Amino acid sequence: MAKEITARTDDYSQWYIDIVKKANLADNSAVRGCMVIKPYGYAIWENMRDQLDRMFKETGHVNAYFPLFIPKSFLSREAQHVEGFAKECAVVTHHRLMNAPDGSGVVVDPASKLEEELIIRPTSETIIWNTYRDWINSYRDLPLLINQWANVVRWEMRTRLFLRTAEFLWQEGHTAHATREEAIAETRQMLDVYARFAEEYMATPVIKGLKTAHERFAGAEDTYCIEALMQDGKALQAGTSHFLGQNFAKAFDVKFLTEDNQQEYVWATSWGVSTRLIGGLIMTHSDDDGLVLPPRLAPTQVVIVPIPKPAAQINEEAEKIMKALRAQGIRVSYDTDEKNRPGFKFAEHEMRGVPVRLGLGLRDLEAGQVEVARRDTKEKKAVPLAGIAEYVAQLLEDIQQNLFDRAARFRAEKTTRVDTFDDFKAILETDIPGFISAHWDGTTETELKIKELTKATIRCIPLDGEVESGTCILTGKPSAQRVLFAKAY
RNA sequence: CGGGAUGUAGCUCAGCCCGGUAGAGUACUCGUCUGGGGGGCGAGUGGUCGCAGGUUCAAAUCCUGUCAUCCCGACCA
Repeated sequence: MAKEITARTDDYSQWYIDIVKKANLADNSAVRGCMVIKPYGYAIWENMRDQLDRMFKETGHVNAYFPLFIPKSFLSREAQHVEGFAKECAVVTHHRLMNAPDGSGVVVDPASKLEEELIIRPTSETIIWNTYRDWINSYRDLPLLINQWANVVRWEMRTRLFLRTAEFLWQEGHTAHATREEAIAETRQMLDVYARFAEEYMATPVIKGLKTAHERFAGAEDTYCIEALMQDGKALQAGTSHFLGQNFAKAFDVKFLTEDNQQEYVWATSWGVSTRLIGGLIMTHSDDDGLVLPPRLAPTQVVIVPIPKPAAQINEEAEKIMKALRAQGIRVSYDTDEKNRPGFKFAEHEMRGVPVRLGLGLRDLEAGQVEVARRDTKEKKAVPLAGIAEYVAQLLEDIQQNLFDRAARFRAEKTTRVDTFDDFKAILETDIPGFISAHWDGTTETELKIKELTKATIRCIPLDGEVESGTCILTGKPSAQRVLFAKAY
Protein backbone atom coordinates (compact mmCIF):
# COMPACT_ATOMS: atom_id res chain seq x y z
CA MET A 1 0.00 0.00 0.00
CA ALA A 2 1.49 3.27 -1.10
CA LYS A 3 1.44 5.72 1.76
CA GLU A 4 0.85 9.25 0.64
CA ILE A 5 0.72 10.88 4.02
CA THR A 6 3.71 11.51 6.27
CA ALA A 7 3.36 9.78 9.63
CA ARG A 8 2.65 12.09 12.58
CA THR A 9 5.58 10.72 14.48
CA ASP A 10 7.94 11.44 11.58
CA ASP A 11 6.99 15.05 10.98
CA TYR A 12 3.83 16.48 12.48
CA SER A 13 3.85 19.68 10.42
CA GLN A 14 4.29 17.77 7.19
CA TRP A 15 1.55 15.36 8.23
CA TYR A 16 -0.80 18.33 8.65
CA ILE A 17 0.11 19.75 5.24
CA ASP A 18 -0.29 16.33 3.62
CA ILE A 19 -3.78 15.97 5.05
CA VAL A 20 -4.85 19.40 3.85
CA LYS A 21 -3.54 18.76 0.35
CA LYS A 22 -4.38 15.09 -0.10
CA ALA A 23 -7.86 15.41 1.33
CA ASN A 24 -8.46 18.26 -1.11
CA LEU A 25 -9.19 20.87 1.53
CA ALA A 26 -7.01 23.75 0.36
CA ASP A 27 -4.09 24.85 -1.75
CA ASN A 28 -1.54 27.56 -1.46
CA SER A 29 -2.29 30.43 -3.79
CA ALA A 30 -0.38 32.82 -5.99
CA VAL A 31 -0.64 35.37 -3.18
CA ARG A 32 1.75 35.12 -0.28
CA GLY A 33 0.16 33.80 2.87
CA CYS A 34 -3.24 33.32 1.30
CA MET A 35 -4.91 30.03 0.49
CA VAL A 36 -7.47 28.71 -1.90
CA ILE A 37 -10.14 26.82 -0.02
CA LYS A 38 -11.17 23.99 -2.32
CA PRO A 39 -14.75 22.76 -2.68
CA TYR A 40 -14.34 19.93 -0.17
CA GLY A 41 -12.72 22.17 2.42
CA TYR A 42 -15.30 24.85 1.79
CA ALA A 43 -18.10 22.32 2.24
CA ILE A 44 -16.82 21.70 5.78
CA TRP A 45 -16.76 25.44 6.39
CA GLU A 46 -20.33 25.72 5.07
CA ASN A 47 -21.47 23.07 7.52
CA MET A 48 -19.74 24.90 10.37
CA ARG A 49 -21.10 28.23 9.24
CA ASP A 50 -24.66 27.00 8.83
CA GLN A 51 -24.75 25.46 12.28
CA LEU A 52 -23.15 28.46 13.99
CA ASP A 53 -25.50 30.76 12.13
CA ARG A 54 -28.47 28.79 13.45
CA MET A 55 -27.09 29.06 16.96
CA PHE A 56 -26.56 32.82 16.62
CA LYS A 57 -30.11 33.28 15.36
CA GLU A 58 -31.45 31.15 18.22
CA THR A 59 -29.79 33.51 20.65
CA GLY A 60 -31.40 36.54 19.02
CA HIS A 61 -28.71 37.76 16.67
CA VAL A 62 -29.15 39.00 13.11
CA ASN A 63 -26.66 39.24 10.27
CA ALA A 64 -25.48 42.39 8.55
CA TYR A 65 -22.50 43.41 6.47
CA PHE A 66 -19.99 46.19 7.02
CA PRO A 67 -17.30 47.42 4.59
CA LEU A 68 -14.01 45.73 3.92
CA PHE A 69 -12.23 49.10 4.09
CA ILE A 70 -11.69 51.09 7.23
CA PRO A 71 -10.52 54.70 7.21
CA LYS A 72 -7.10 54.84 8.77
CA SER A 73 -8.19 57.39 11.34
CA PHE A 74 -10.85 55.02 12.71
CA LEU A 75 -8.32 52.45 13.73
CA SER A 76 -6.40 54.89 15.91
CA ARG A 77 -9.41 56.03 17.94
CA GLU A 78 -8.96 53.31 20.51
CA ALA A 79 -5.37 53.35 21.71
CA GLN A 80 -4.98 49.69 22.71
CA HIS A 81 -6.76 48.53 19.60
CA VAL A 82 -4.48 50.30 17.13
CA GLU A 83 -1.44 49.18 19.05
CA GLY A 84 -2.54 45.58 18.76
CA PHE A 85 -3.22 45.59 15.04
CA ALA A 86 -0.94 48.26 13.56
CA LYS A 87 1.85 45.85 12.74
CA GLU A 88 -0.25 43.59 10.55
CA CYS A 89 -2.43 45.82 8.42
CA ALA A 90 -2.74 45.93 4.64
CA VAL A 91 -3.19 49.52 3.49
CA VAL A 92 -4.86 50.84 0.34
CA THR A 93 -3.17 54.02 -0.84
CA HIS A 94 -4.32 54.46 -4.45
CA HIS A 95 -7.41 53.75 -6.51
CA ARG A 96 -6.20 53.59 -10.11
CA LEU A 97 -3.70 51.90 -12.38
CA MET A 98 -2.24 53.16 -15.63
CA ASN A 99 -0.13 51.80 -18.45
CA ALA A 100 3.54 52.09 -17.66
CA PRO A 101 5.19 54.83 -19.76
CA ASP A 102 7.80 52.32 -20.92
CA GLY A 103 5.18 49.79 -21.96
CA SER A 104 6.25 47.24 -19.36
CA GLY A 105 2.74 46.71 -18.02
CA VAL A 106 0.58 48.59 -15.56
CA VAL A 107 1.74 50.76 -12.70
CA VAL A 108 -0.03 52.62 -9.92
CA ASP A 109 -1.17 56.01 -11.12
CA PRO A 110 0.49 58.45 -8.73
CA ALA A 111 -2.30 60.94 -9.39
CA SER A 112 -4.81 58.56 -7.79
CA LYS A 113 -3.41 58.76 -4.26
CA LEU A 114 -6.14 58.61 -1.64
CA GLU A 115 -6.49 61.56 0.67
CA GLU A 116 -6.95 59.18 3.57
CA GLU A 117 -5.56 55.68 3.29
CA LEU A 118 -7.93 52.78 3.81
CA ILE A 119 -7.08 49.82 6.00
CA ILE A 120 -8.31 46.41 4.95
CA ARG A 121 -10.17 45.27 8.06
CA PRO A 122 -8.17 43.10 10.44
CA THR A 123 -11.41 43.12 12.48
CA SER A 124 -14.37 45.46 12.30
CA GLU A 125 -14.88 47.02 15.73
CA THR A 126 -13.98 50.52 14.61
CA ILE A 127 -16.16 50.81 11.52
CA ILE A 128 -19.00 49.09 13.32
CA TRP A 129 -18.89 51.33 16.35
CA ASN A 130 -18.65 54.37 14.13
CA THR A 131 -21.90 53.14 12.56
CA TYR A 132 -23.56 52.17 15.84
CA ARG A 133 -23.23 55.78 17.01
CA ASP A 134 -25.91 56.69 14.50
CA TRP A 135 -28.08 53.70 15.27
CA ILE A 136 -28.24 54.00 19.02
CA ASN A 137 -30.07 56.83 20.71
CA SER A 138 -32.20 55.31 23.41
CA TYR A 139 -32.31 52.37 25.76
CA ARG A 140 -35.10 51.20 23.47
CA ASP A 141 -32.48 50.63 20.73
CA LEU A 142 -30.67 48.17 22.96
CA PRO A 143 -29.51 45.51 22.98
CA LEU A 144 -28.16 45.61 19.44
CA LEU A 145 -27.20 42.06 18.48
CA ILE A 146 -25.45 41.85 15.12
CA ASN A 147 -23.17 39.35 13.49
CA GLN A 148 -21.36 39.45 10.20
CA TRP A 149 -19.78 36.73 8.09
CA ALA A 150 -16.75 38.19 6.40
CA ASN A 151 -13.15 37.92 5.40
CA VAL A 152 -10.41 39.79 7.24
CA VAL A 153 -6.74 40.38 6.58
CA ARG A 154 -3.89 40.22 9.05
CA TRP A 155 -0.48 40.48 7.47
CA GLU A 156 1.17 37.55 9.21
CA MET A 157 4.87 36.81 8.95
CA ARG A 158 4.52 33.07 8.95
CA THR A 159 1.42 31.36 7.74
CA ARG A 160 0.00 27.85 7.87
CA LEU A 161 -2.97 26.58 5.92
CA PHE A 162 -6.17 27.25 7.90
CA LEU A 163 -4.33 27.85 11.18
CA ARG A 164 -2.85 31.18 10.28
CA THR A 165 -3.37 32.77 6.89
CA ALA A 166 -3.07 36.39 5.81
CA GLU A 167 -6.70 36.41 4.76
CA PHE A 168 -9.25 34.27 6.50
CA LEU A 169 -12.99 33.79 6.73
CA TRP A 170 -14.76 34.25 10.00
CA GLN A 171 -17.77 35.63 11.74
CA GLU A 172 -17.63 38.55 14.09
CA GLY A 173 -20.46 39.36 16.42
CA HIS A 174 -20.70 42.93 17.72
CA THR A 175 -23.26 43.75 20.34
CA ALA A 176 -24.26 46.81 22.32
CA HIS A 177 -25.92 46.74 25.72
CA ALA A 178 -27.35 49.11 28.29
CA THR A 179 -25.54 47.63 31.27
CA ARG A 180 -22.21 46.15 32.15
CA GLU A 181 -23.86 43.03 33.53
CA GLU A 182 -25.86 42.41 30.39
CA ALA A 183 -22.76 42.78 28.19
CA ILE A 184 -20.82 40.37 30.34
CA ALA A 185 -23.72 37.92 30.19
CA GLU A 186 -23.68 38.20 26.39
CA THR A 187 -19.93 37.60 26.30
CA ARG A 188 -20.35 34.49 28.41
CA GLN A 189 -23.37 33.30 26.48
CA MET A 190 -21.49 33.38 23.18
CA LEU A 191 -18.54 31.63 24.75
CA ASP A 192 -20.97 28.89 25.74
CA VAL A 193 -22.31 28.77 22.19
CA TYR A 194 -18.78 28.28 20.89
CA ALA A 195 -18.01 25.60 23.44
CA ARG A 196 -21.22 23.78 22.62
CA PHE A 197 -20.46 23.98 18.91
CA ALA A 198 -16.93 22.69 19.42
CA GLU A 199 -18.01 19.79 21.58
CA GLU A 200 -21.28 18.76 19.94
CA TYR A 201 -20.39 19.36 16.30
CA MET A 202 -16.60 19.30 16.05
CA ALA A 203 -16.40 16.56 18.69
CA THR A 204 -13.58 18.65 20.16
CA PRO A 205 -13.50 19.06 23.92
CA VAL A 206 -12.59 22.59 24.93
CA ILE A 207 -11.66 24.45 28.07
CA LYS A 208 -13.51 27.68 28.66
CA GLY A 209 -11.37 30.31 30.23
CA LEU A 210 -10.32 33.90 30.67
CA LYS A 211 -7.24 35.27 28.95
CA THR A 212 -4.55 36.97 30.98
CA ALA A 213 -4.00 40.71 30.53
CA HIS A 214 -1.13 39.97 28.20
CA GLU A 215 -3.12 37.66 25.91
CA ARG A 216 -6.21 39.87 25.89
CA PHE A 217 -7.76 41.24 22.69
CA ALA A 218 -6.55 44.75 21.89
CA GLY A 219 -9.25 47.02 23.24
CA ALA A 220 -11.07 44.52 25.46
CA GLU A 221 -11.56 44.57 29.20
CA ASP A 222 -11.82 40.81 29.32
CA THR A 223 -11.20 38.18 26.69
CA TYR A 224 -12.74 34.75 27.12
CA CYS A 225 -11.67 31.84 25.00
CA ILE A 226 -12.13 28.18 24.29
CA GLU A 227 -8.89 26.22 24.13
CA ALA A 228 -8.50 22.82 22.50
CA LEU A 229 -5.61 20.38 22.69
CA MET A 230 -4.11 19.08 19.46
CA GLN A 231 -2.60 15.61 19.02
CA ASP A 232 0.95 16.96 19.16
CA GLY A 233 0.32 18.35 22.62
CA LYS A 234 -0.02 21.97 21.56
CA ALA A 235 -3.02 24.12 22.40
CA LEU A 236 -5.20 25.85 19.87
CA GLN A 237 -7.34 28.87 20.64
CA ALA A 238 -10.53 27.92 18.87
CA GLY A 239 -12.72 30.89 19.61
CA THR A 240 -12.80 34.15 21.54
CA SER A 241 -15.47 36.28 23.11
CA HIS A 242 -14.62 39.75 24.35
CA PHE A 243 -16.18 42.02 26.92
CA LEU A 244 -15.21 45.42 25.53
CA GLY A 245 -16.53 47.51 28.41
CA GLN A 246 -17.16 51.06 27.24
CA ASN A 247 -13.86 51.40 25.42
CA PHE A 248 -15.27 51.56 21.92
CA ALA A 249 -18.37 53.46 23.00
CA LYS A 250 -16.13 56.16 24.38
CA ALA A 251 -13.77 56.12 21.40
CA PHE A 252 -16.69 56.49 18.99
CA ASP A 253 -18.98 58.45 21.27
CA VAL A 254 -21.83 55.96 21.35
CA LYS A 255 -24.28 57.11 24.04
CA PHE A 256 -27.88 56.35 24.80
CA LEU A 257 -30.61 57.89 26.91
CA THR A 258 -31.65 55.78 29.87
CA GLU A 259 -35.20 55.43 31.09
CA ASP A 260 -34.60 58.32 33.46
CA ASN A 261 -33.26 60.49 30.67
CA GLN A 262 -29.55 60.21 31.44
CA GLN A 263 -26.84 60.05 28.75
CA GLU A 264 -24.70 56.96 29.17
CA TYR A 265 -22.10 55.13 27.14
CA VAL A 266 -23.18 51.71 25.91
CA TRP A 267 -21.46 48.45 26.86
CA ALA A 268 -20.02 46.27 24.14
CA THR A 269 -19.00 42.75 23.23
CA SER A 270 -17.44 41.10 20.21
CA TRP A 271 -16.85 37.44 19.48
CA GLY A 272 -15.52 35.38 16.63
CA VAL A 273 -14.47 32.05 15.21
CA SER A 274 -12.70 31.52 11.93
CA THR A 275 -11.63 29.02 9.31
CA ARG A 276 -8.93 28.19 11.83
CA LEU A 277 -11.53 25.80 13.26
CA ILE A 278 -10.90 23.58 10.24
CA GLY A 279 -7.23 23.34 11.21
CA GLY A 280 -8.31 22.40 14.73
CA LEU A 281 -10.71 19.82 13.41
CA ILE A 282 -7.94 18.19 11.37
CA MET A 283 -5.45 18.11 14.22
CA THR A 284 -7.93 16.79 16.76
CA HIS A 285 -9.16 13.66 15.01
CA SER A 286 -7.15 12.75 11.93
CA ASP A 287 -4.66 9.88 11.68
CA ASP A 288 -1.86 8.66 9.43
CA ASP A 289 -4.36 7.39 6.86
CA GLY A 290 -5.80 10.83 6.36
CA LEU A 291 -8.58 13.09 7.50
CA VAL A 292 -11.10 11.96 10.10
CA LEU A 293 -14.28 14.02 10.20
CA PRO A 294 -17.02 14.03 12.82
CA PRO A 295 -20.26 12.97 11.08
CA ARG A 296 -22.10 16.17 11.94
CA LEU A 297 -19.67 18.26 9.90
CA ALA A 298 -18.68 15.77 7.20
CA PRO A 299 -19.82 16.92 3.74
CA THR A 300 -20.39 13.25 2.86
CA GLN A 301 -21.33 11.09 5.82
CA VAL A 302 -21.65 7.79 4.00
CA VAL A 303 -20.14 6.60 0.73
CA ILE A 304 -21.23 3.46 -1.05
CA VAL A 305 -18.50 1.67 -3.00
CA PRO A 306 -19.62 -0.87 -5.60
CA ILE A 307 -17.44 -3.96 -5.67
CA PRO A 308 -15.74 -4.46 -7.97
CA LYS A 309 -17.39 -1.69 -10.01
CA PRO A 310 -20.83 -0.32 -10.84
CA ALA A 311 -23.22 -2.92 -12.25
CA ALA A 312 -26.96 -2.92 -12.77
CA GLN A 313 -27.81 -5.10 -9.79
CA ILE A 314 -25.47 -3.24 -7.44
CA ASN A 315 -26.62 0.17 -8.67
CA GLU A 316 -30.19 -0.78 -7.99
CA GLU A 317 -29.47 -1.82 -4.41
CA ALA A 318 -27.30 1.26 -3.88
CA GLU A 319 -30.17 3.49 -4.97
CA LYS A 320 -32.44 1.79 -2.46
CA ILE A 321 -29.92 2.24 0.31
CA MET A 322 -29.38 5.89 -0.58
CA LYS A 323 -33.07 6.57 -0.56
CA ALA A 324 -33.43 4.99 2.86
CA LEU A 325 -30.44 6.89 4.26
CA ARG A 326 -31.59 10.20 2.85
CA ALA A 327 -34.95 9.64 4.48
CA GLN A 328 -33.02 9.65 7.75
CA GLY A 329 -31.38 12.95 6.78
CA ILE A 330 -28.03 11.32 6.05
CA ARG A 331 -25.68 12.79 3.43
CA VAL A 332 -24.75 9.84 1.25
CA SER A 333 -23.06 9.41 -2.11
CA TYR A 334 -22.45 6.51 -4.46
CA ASP A 335 -19.01 6.11 -6.00
CA THR A 336 -19.80 5.44 -9.64
CA ASP A 337 -16.23 5.81 -10.84
CA GLU A 338 -15.47 2.96 -13.28
CA LYS A 339 -11.75 3.39 -13.49
CA ASN A 340 -10.38 2.82 -10.01
CA ARG A 341 -10.48 -0.42 -8.14
CA PRO A 342 -12.22 -0.84 -4.81
CA GLY A 343 -8.98 -0.85 -2.82
CA PHE A 344 -8.03 2.49 -4.27
CA LYS A 345 -11.40 3.94 -3.50
CA PHE A 346 -11.28 2.69 0.09
CA ALA A 347 -8.02 4.51 0.62
CA GLU A 348 -9.29 7.60 -1.16
CA HIS A 349 -12.43 7.96 0.94
CA GLU A 350 -10.47 7.28 4.08
CA MET A 351 -8.06 10.04 3.11
CA ARG A 352 -11.01 12.41 2.86
CA GLY A 353 -12.42 11.37 6.19
CA VAL A 354 -15.80 10.02 5.11
CA PRO A 355 -17.15 8.60 8.41
CA VAL A 356 -18.85 5.47 7.03
CA ARG A 357 -18.19 3.39 3.94
CA LEU A 358 -20.54 0.74 2.64
CA GLY A 359 -18.89 -1.91 0.44
CA LEU A 360 -21.48 -3.51 -1.82
CA GLY A 361 -20.76 -6.46 -4.13
CA LEU A 362 -22.67 -9.36 -5.63
CA ARG A 363 -21.48 -11.62 -2.85
CA ASP A 364 -23.13 -9.23 -0.36
CA LEU A 365 -26.34 -9.06 -2.34
CA GLU A 366 -26.64 -12.82 -2.32
CA ALA A 367 -26.15 -12.85 1.43
CA GLY A 368 -28.51 -9.90 1.88
CA GLN A 369 -25.87 -7.84 3.63
CA VAL A 370 -23.43 -5.00 3.15
CA GLU A 371 -19.93 -4.39 4.48
CA VAL A 372 -19.92 -1.42 6.82
CA ALA A 373 -16.57 0.22 7.57
CA ARG A 374 -16.20 3.04 10.07
CA ARG A 375 -13.45 5.60 9.58
CA ASP A 376 -12.71 6.34 13.23
CA THR A 377 -11.75 2.79 14.28
CA LYS A 378 -11.23 1.23 10.82
CA GLU A 379 -13.52 -1.61 11.88
CA LYS A 380 -15.41 -3.54 9.21
CA LYS A 381 -18.53 -5.56 9.72
CA ALA A 382 -21.15 -7.32 7.62
CA VAL A 383 -24.60 -5.89 8.36
CA PRO A 384 -27.98 -7.11 7.05
CA LEU A 385 -29.45 -4.90 4.33
CA ALA A 386 -32.77 -4.93 6.12
CA GLY A 387 -32.73 -1.97 8.51
CA ILE A 388 -29.44 -0.66 7.19
CA ALA A 389 -30.57 2.98 7.39
CA GLU A 390 -31.32 2.75 11.09
CA TYR A 391 -28.06 0.94 11.68
CA VAL A 392 -26.05 3.60 9.86
CA ALA A 393 -27.89 6.46 11.54
CA GLN A 394 -26.98 4.99 14.91
CA LEU A 395 -23.43 4.29 13.78
CA LEU A 396 -22.94 7.92 12.77
CA GLU A 397 -23.99 8.98 16.23
CA ASP A 398 -21.65 6.42 17.77
CA ILE A 399 -18.77 7.74 15.68
CA GLN A 400 -19.54 11.32 16.65
CA GLN A 401 -19.53 10.30 20.30
CA ASN A 402 -16.47 8.10 20.00
CA LEU A 403 -14.45 10.92 18.43
CA PHE A 404 -15.38 13.20 21.28
CA ASP A 405 -14.65 10.58 23.92
CA ARG A 406 -11.32 9.75 22.34
CA ALA A 407 -10.29 13.41 22.20
CA ALA A 408 -11.48 13.95 25.77
CA ARG A 409 -9.50 10.95 26.98
CA PHE A 410 -6.42 12.21 25.18
CA ARG A 411 -6.79 15.62 26.75
CA ALA A 412 -7.26 14.13 30.20
CA GLU A 413 -4.11 12.05 29.74
CA LYS A 414 -2.17 15.05 28.53
CA THR A 415 -3.22 17.45 31.24
CA THR A 416 -0.77 17.52 34.12
CA ARG A 417 -0.82 19.30 37.46
CA VAL A 418 2.59 20.46 38.55
CA ASP A 419 3.77 22.37 41.60
CA THR A 420 7.41 23.03 40.85
CA PHE A 421 9.16 24.75 37.98
CA ASP A 422 11.42 21.73 37.46
CA ASP A 423 8.40 19.48 36.93
CA PHE A 424 6.92 22.13 34.67
CA LYS A 425 10.00 22.16 32.47
CA ALA A 426 10.23 18.37 32.46
CA ILE A 427 6.70 18.05 31.09
CA LEU A 428 7.43 20.57 28.37
CA GLU A 429 10.41 18.57 27.23
CA THR A 430 8.33 15.47 26.57
CA ASP A 431 7.11 14.66 23.05
CA ILE A 432 3.51 15.56 23.69
CA PRO A 433 3.48 18.13 26.51
CA GLY A 434 -0.22 19.00 26.57
CA PHE A 435 -1.87 21.25 29.13
CA ILE A 436 -0.11 22.01 32.38
CA SER A 437 -2.16 23.16 35.31
CA ALA A 438 -0.03 25.24 37.63
CA HIS A 439 -0.04 28.17 40.02
CA TRP A 440 0.95 31.63 38.79
CA ASP A 441 1.36 34.82 40.73
CA GLY A 442 -0.88 36.81 38.40
CA THR A 443 1.73 39.18 36.98
CA THR A 444 2.53 39.75 33.33
CA GLU A 445 6.18 39.85 34.27
CA THR A 446 6.13 36.26 35.50
CA GLU A 447 4.04 35.14 32.55
CA LEU A 448 6.60 36.58 30.13
CA LYS A 449 9.50 35.15 32.05
CA ILE A 450 8.00 31.66 31.90
CA LYS A 451 7.39 32.08 28.20
CA GLU A 452 10.96 33.18 27.67
CA LEU A 453 12.32 30.21 29.60
CA THR A 454 10.03 27.50 28.27
CA LYS A 455 8.05 28.81 25.23
CA ALA A 456 4.91 27.85 27.10
CA THR A 457 2.20 30.46 27.54
CA ILE A 458 -0.83 30.80 29.76
CA ARG A 459 -3.66 29.63 27.58
CA CYS A 460 -6.34 30.65 30.00
CA ILE A 461 -7.55 30.91 33.53
CA PRO A 462 -10.17 28.14 33.47
CA LEU A 463 -13.67 29.26 34.35
CA ASP A 464 -14.69 26.03 35.99
CA GLY A 465 -11.33 25.40 37.60
CA GLU A 466 -11.42 24.56 41.27
CA VAL A 467 -10.41 27.44 43.50
CA GLU A 468 -7.26 26.33 45.23
CA SER A 469 -4.62 28.58 46.68
CA GLY A 470 -0.97 27.79 46.24
CA THR A 471 2.32 29.34 45.28
CA CYS A 472 3.59 30.45 41.88
CA ILE A 473 5.82 27.85 40.24
CA LEU A 474 8.34 30.50 39.22
CA THR A 475 8.34 33.13 41.95
CA GLY A 476 6.82 31.29 44.91
CA LYS A 477 4.43 34.17 45.48
CA PRO A 478 0.86 33.42 46.53
CA SER A 479 -1.65 32.30 43.88
CA ALA A 480 -5.42 31.97 44.21
CA GLN A 481 -6.04 29.56 41.36
CA ARG A 482 -4.28 27.25 38.95
CA VAL A 483 -4.01 28.42 35.35
CA LEU A 484 -3.54 26.40 32.19
CA PHE A 485 -0.19 26.54 30.44
CA ALA A 486 0.75 25.02 27.08
CA LYS A 487 2.78 25.53 24.00
CA ALA A 488 0.34 27.01 21.53
CA TYR A 489 -0.41 27.47 17.87
C1' C B 1 12.14 40.37 9.88
C1' G B 2 16.79 36.97 11.30
C1' G B 3 19.01 31.70 10.39
C1' G B 4 18.70 27.22 7.19
C1' A B 5 16.81 24.45 2.89
C1' U B 6 14.29 23.93 -1.75
C1' G B 7 12.16 25.67 -6.70
C1' U B 8 13.15 21.01 -13.49
C1' A B 9 6.14 17.40 -16.58
C1' G B 10 -0.24 17.75 -12.58
C1' C B 11 2.79 15.27 -8.30
C1' U B 12 7.74 13.16 -6.21
C1' C B 13 12.45 13.83 -7.93
C1' A B 14 17.35 12.85 -11.05
C1' G B 15 20.48 15.91 -14.23
C1' C B 16 23.81 21.16 -12.15
C1' C B 17 30.05 20.27 -9.26
C1' C B 18 32.90 19.32 -14.88
C1' G B 19 27.80 24.60 -19.84
C1' G B 20 26.50 21.48 -25.79
C1' U B 21 19.46 22.50 -26.42
C1' A B 22 15.89 17.60 -20.74
C1' G B 23 15.06 12.41 -18.06
C1' A B 24 12.74 8.69 -14.45
C1' G B 25 8.72 7.19 -11.39
C1' U B 26 3.81 8.47 -10.69
C1' A B 27 -0.56 10.79 -12.63
C1' C B 28 -3.31 11.50 -17.28
C1' U B 29 -5.25 9.36 -22.46
C1' C B 30 -6.20 4.86 -25.45
C1' G B 31 -6.17 -0.51 -25.79
C1' U B 32 -6.06 -5.05 -23.16
C1' C B 33 -6.07 -8.66 -19.16
C1' U B 34 -7.96 -7.92 -14.39
C1' G B 35 -11.22 -6.91 -10.17
C1' G B 36 -13.61 -7.98 -1.96
C1' G B 37 -7.64 -2.95 0.47
C1' G B 38 -3.83 1.97 -3.22
C1' G B 39 -3.36 -3.87 -10.12
C1' G B 40 -0.41 -6.15 -14.72
C1' C B 41 1.08 -5.49 -19.94
C1' G B 42 1.45 -2.30 -24.39
C1' A B 43 1.20 2.45 -26.80
C1' G B 44 0.76 7.75 -26.17
C1' U B 45 0.03 13.16 -24.25
C1' G B 46 2.66 16.42 -21.30
C1' G B 47 8.23 20.90 -19.44
C1' U B 48 10.42 28.42 -23.01
C1' C B 49 14.02 23.87 -16.14
C1' G B 50 10.18 29.76 -10.43
C1' C B 51 10.96 34.82 -12.61
C1' A B 52 14.34 38.88 -14.40
C1' G B 53 19.01 40.30 -15.78
C1' G B 54 24.29 39.03 -16.79
C1' U B 55 28.68 35.94 -18.65
C1' U B 56 29.22 32.73 -23.16
C1' C B 57 29.35 30.75 -29.96
C1' A B 58 26.06 28.02 -26.52
C1' A B 59 22.97 28.32 -19.77
C1' A B 60 18.44 23.78 -16.23
C1' U B 61 23.85 23.91 -15.31
C1' C B 62 28.14 29.63 -13.97
C1' C B 63 27.14 34.93 -11.72
C1' U B 64 23.66 38.80 -9.69
C1' G B 65 18.93 40.10 -8.27
C1' U B 66 14.02 38.79 -7.21
C1' C B 67 9.66 35.89 -5.95
C1' A B 68 7.54 31.62 -3.70
C1' U B 69 7.37 27.40 -0.48
C1' C B 70 9.09 24.50 3.80
C1' C B 71 11.80 24.16 8.64
C1' C B 72 13.74 26.94 13.06
C1' G B 73 13.29 31.76 15.86
C1' A B 74 10.43 36.82 17.12
C1' C B 75 4.49 38.08 16.34
C1' C B 76 -0.55 36.42 16.10
C1' A B 77 -7.37 34.01 15.67
